[in-house]
Amino acid sequence: MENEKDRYYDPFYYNQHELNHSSSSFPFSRDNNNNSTPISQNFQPPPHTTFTDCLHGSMDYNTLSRAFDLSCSSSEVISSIDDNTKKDSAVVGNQLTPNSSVSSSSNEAEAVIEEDSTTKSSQKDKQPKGCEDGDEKSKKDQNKAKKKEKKQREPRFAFLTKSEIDQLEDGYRWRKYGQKAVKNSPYPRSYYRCTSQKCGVKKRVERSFQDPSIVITTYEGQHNHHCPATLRGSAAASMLSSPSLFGSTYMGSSLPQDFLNQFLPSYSQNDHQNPMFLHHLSHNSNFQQQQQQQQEQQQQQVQLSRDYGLLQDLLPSFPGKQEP
DNA sequence: CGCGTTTGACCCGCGC
DNA sequence: GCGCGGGTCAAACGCG
Repeated sequence: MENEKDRYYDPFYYNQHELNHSSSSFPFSRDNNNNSTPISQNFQPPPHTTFTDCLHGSMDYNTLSRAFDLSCSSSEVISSIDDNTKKDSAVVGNQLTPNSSVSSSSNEAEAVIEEDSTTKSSQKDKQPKGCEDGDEKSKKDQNKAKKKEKKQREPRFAFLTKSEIDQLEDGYRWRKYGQKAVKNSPYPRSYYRCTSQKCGVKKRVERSFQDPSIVITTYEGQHNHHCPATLRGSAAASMLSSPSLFGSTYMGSSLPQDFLNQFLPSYSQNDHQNPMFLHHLSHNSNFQQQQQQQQEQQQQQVQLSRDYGLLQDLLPSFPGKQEP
């Protein structure tokens, strides 16, 4: 019972072909001509992501990279949509039939959703107040001012990650500033803010009540600084080793240069000479073989596609949600 | 002591 | 206007 609208809103409208390459982790190297080529082996998934099925949805990756200037999610992409996609174009790479079902219990996967930049949620997002002096009066004045000028929300991207760990290492440092109970969910939602000064990037972390093994991480804003992980071995290692967004997602496409530059701030053209990078390239000599086995298992286990309703269930506040 | 987390209070937008 | 739910604040607390 598929119609165009359903397709627009279906973030799990995958490219089956790309899925089949999905178990690769960070899949690119770069040649002298600055072309990205898959280097799908040799990366080890982070310890908390036991499965490496990366599914490809679609989105404007430039948009994604701009708004989401971090590389570093440590899990796997199922799919992605963005607001424009929803409105104007069907999810690309959509050769997959949406009728197939996914055995979500058998895989570890992650979806990327770009949320609407002007969701119906409150517009009162403030710059971190921590930087301000706690002057009560000025606070109220500011609130009033903000009331007048409706602040536009930054684009948001939600990552669905199958993980037992809530706080997935993404290379940046976050400070938790709130936690709220989520309606109709036994799992709370946590609010984090990038600890870097003047960086207003926020993220929310919650667990799907439908599938508690899925962690929903929503990023909002754009980092205005480099990923601290580039300066810290372990985190960067985790990032770079992550199958993350760089599994099958981009395997079949020509990944824009600036995408990696922006999305993986720690990854420069010379990164293949970076000691950390090299470390990961050479870290796991058996990984290719393991990966092949994994791939075979995955291809048996994973059947693609969920409908948008599932995503809505997982993300009750997802802005595209349309109440009947 | 600095930094991060916890948690209750508060603010705000929205629907009724 | 009121209630609800999402989001944020900030004091208290914990930890290294």
